[in-house]
Amino acid sequence: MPLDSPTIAKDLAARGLRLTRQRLAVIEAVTEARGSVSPIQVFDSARRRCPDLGLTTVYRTLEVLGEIGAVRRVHGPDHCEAFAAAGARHGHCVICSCCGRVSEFTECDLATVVAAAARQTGYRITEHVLQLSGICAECQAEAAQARRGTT
Amino acid sequence: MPLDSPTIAKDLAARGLRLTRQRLAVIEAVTEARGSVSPIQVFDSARRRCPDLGLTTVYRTLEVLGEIGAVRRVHGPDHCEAFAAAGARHGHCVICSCCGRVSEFTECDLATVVAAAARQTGYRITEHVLQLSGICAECQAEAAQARRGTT
DNA sequence: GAGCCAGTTGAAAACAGTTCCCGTTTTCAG
DNA sequence: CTGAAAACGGGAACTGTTTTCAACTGGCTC
Repeated sequence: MPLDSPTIAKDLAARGLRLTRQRLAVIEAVTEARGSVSPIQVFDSARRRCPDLGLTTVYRTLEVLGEIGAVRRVHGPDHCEAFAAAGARHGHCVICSCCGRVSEFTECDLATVVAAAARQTGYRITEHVLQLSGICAECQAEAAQARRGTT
Repeated sequence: MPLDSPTIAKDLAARGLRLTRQRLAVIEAVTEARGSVSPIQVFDSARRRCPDLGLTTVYRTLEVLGEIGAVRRVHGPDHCEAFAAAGARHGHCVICSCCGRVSEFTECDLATVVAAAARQTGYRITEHVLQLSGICAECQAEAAQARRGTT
């Protein structure tokens, strides 16, 4: 997990950027959310830690963090501009459509799929967005419990 | 390709909806674009055919068409709200980052990937968004030609 | 054909999220 | 300490989207 301050500070410094109080607050807000969050949610959460934080800064910071790979953009069928803490460098993630939690998985065997697509379409494929959504283990358990309760 | 009027008219009728002049204009605009288009682009294009078309209607129509599967939402790393004509019922598509063209591919062997993700994360995966982007054959050819020209 | 009704429409207003602008503040190297 | 670069916050501006509403279809029955 590259979401520890020293690593990020280093990544920022490599671009001549700084790890400020505000940026730290944004990072922590995204990290402890352990789910995907919108810029506004980040704003609200980070503000508890850093009350004079501006929304503009949140946007700027999320962009910067996205560039250095500390934070990842999360897509979904409907919502599109959410962020989550990034773990492995090139992993994908599953988002729980019930509680919003985000989990990563690394076994990215997309190579086969990508190759097949390339063969079929003639494209040279350079990027892919794979976003899975479903129900996380806990929400499944809760749902099961609820069912038992009502039955 | 379900983008012929009779099929769509039928799909609409099944929901008690009509295939109006405006909706037809939107459908044609999306179809002949042969690439992904934003609501505004659809608006501009469809308006040539139906000058009194309103932007509101474009949004409404794109949504309806999306629901009946005649049109597909196209995602990308940055742009998120684009539409393209849908071919196969559950196919995926590749979008050319150069010219915007969209091609479909059907060999969707994601099952393996999805299963692996489910195993690794414990989620019950219900949906997936897979969006590839790259350079289409023609743009590759053009690029190659341009390179030859300048060398 | 008249009348009805659900579906459809466009314009304008409202809205939400995002970006821009600008003067101020902070940080850091020298 | 000083100057330059980076970063900041607030508010205005902007963009894309949705809502609202009154008017308008087109098919239907009578």
